[in-house]
Amino acid sequence: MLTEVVEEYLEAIYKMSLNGPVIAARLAEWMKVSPPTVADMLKRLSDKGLVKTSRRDGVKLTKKGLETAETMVRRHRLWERFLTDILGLNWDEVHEEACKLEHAISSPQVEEKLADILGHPETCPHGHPIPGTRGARKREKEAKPLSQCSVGDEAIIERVADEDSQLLQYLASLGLLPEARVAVKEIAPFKGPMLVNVCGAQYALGQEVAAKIMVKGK
Amino acid sequence: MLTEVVEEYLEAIYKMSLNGPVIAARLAEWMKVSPPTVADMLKRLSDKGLVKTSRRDGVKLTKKGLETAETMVRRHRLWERFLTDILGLNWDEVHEEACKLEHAISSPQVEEKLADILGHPETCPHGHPIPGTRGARKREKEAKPLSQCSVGDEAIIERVADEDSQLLQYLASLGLLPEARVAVKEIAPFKGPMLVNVCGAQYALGQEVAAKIMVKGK
DNA sequence: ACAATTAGTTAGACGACTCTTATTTTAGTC
DNA sequence: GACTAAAATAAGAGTCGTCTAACTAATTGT
Repeated sequence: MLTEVVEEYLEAIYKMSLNGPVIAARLAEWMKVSPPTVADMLKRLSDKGLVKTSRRDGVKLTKKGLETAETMVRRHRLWERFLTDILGLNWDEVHEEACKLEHAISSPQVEEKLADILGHPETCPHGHPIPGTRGARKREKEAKPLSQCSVGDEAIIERVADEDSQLLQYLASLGLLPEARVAVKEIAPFKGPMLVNVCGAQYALGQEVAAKIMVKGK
Repeated sequence: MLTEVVEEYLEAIYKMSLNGPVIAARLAEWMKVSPPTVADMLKRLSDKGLVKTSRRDGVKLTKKGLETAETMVRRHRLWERFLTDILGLNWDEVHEEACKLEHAISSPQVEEKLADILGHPETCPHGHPIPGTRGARKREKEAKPLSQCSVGDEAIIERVADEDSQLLQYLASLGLLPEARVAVKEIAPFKGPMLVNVCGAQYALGQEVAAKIMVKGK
């Protein structure tokens, strides 16, 4: 049996590896722990056959590690849907809650029942694909950050970073939700803000924010 | 912030104290840990102001401890209802699951939303009152075990022990569910089985089993 | 090529929770 | 009052997950 903390690390490695190789120092930042703590944990994860670490490739999930990680991500996102769609929480309140709930499912049967009542959704409320639905991996990798678009580009919001409650409130207030169509009107020089059009209104978005909005090319 | 283990101990103490004074040795059995482990934990619980222990009265929850315990029990039973009523699990499958879920609720708000969608039930699927609904404490204390009934007694099943999955399956197969009316027809001597009538059928129940069925006098 | 940043490692520690084994109290019984 | 059974305590240890401080190795920019 795996501990919750182990599951959290696997999930982190999984998510980080969608953006290139995972190194211990980054993992320490992500998990908000010190480097030696990560080193200890990687040792334990290795011993359990959940990851392989090498100087060259960094941290890689083994098949077993990947399976666990995907299960956790799936459960996390299913719970997020439950919290918004059924309990009626706001999309900025559900991430934290789901972080705990994801570890409290004991069997694939319960997970499936949950998916059943939710109607087998393909994404979480923030637009992230739910592993286990077709094309989840592919969608996860295809989108690009809005910050990388050029003036004149039009795009559809695919998903947004789900961890920062304040950011989510802000995005919702501007209508920057998954499926919304955005058009880049102007980009101020020197990494300045980006003027975008959404739902007929125009807003200036900082690079920071734009980097957290993933879009699919129009 | 309290750990899950601390919450589990408080819950155990709460439930045990409904049947008289709680002593460390019993608590160790209930929690399936060794006596020194319990002693350590009681020390920690005392330090946190959650319990008071004395030679004379055993372990008592403080106001703060009681509040926490009731919250946990309430969440546990709400999740059980969710698991049966909404996810469609069987009543023998939900206790374990709810044991984990109860610790994964971060705020009274989420708890309330859950109660809302469940229609503010008064009991869990096994008939145990949900703290926070009126008269919960009273109902919890009023019922008596079926094993203490006499020949000729008629009674309504109030609740059944919820921890043993096999027992629950067995009870369900006989129709021994909360709200069912039972009549004691015969009690074999020397602590022998009890012949009871339920839904027109007659069954012999061992003392062990009868002790786990709580009834309200007709 | 070398200084400077970044990454990783070693060593020692601590809190939470658990164990076993052994001993001491306490309570109950004859 | 003495003896036994049950309960509690003491002592010592181990795992998991975390820390800080100090040190070494690897990269990288100029």
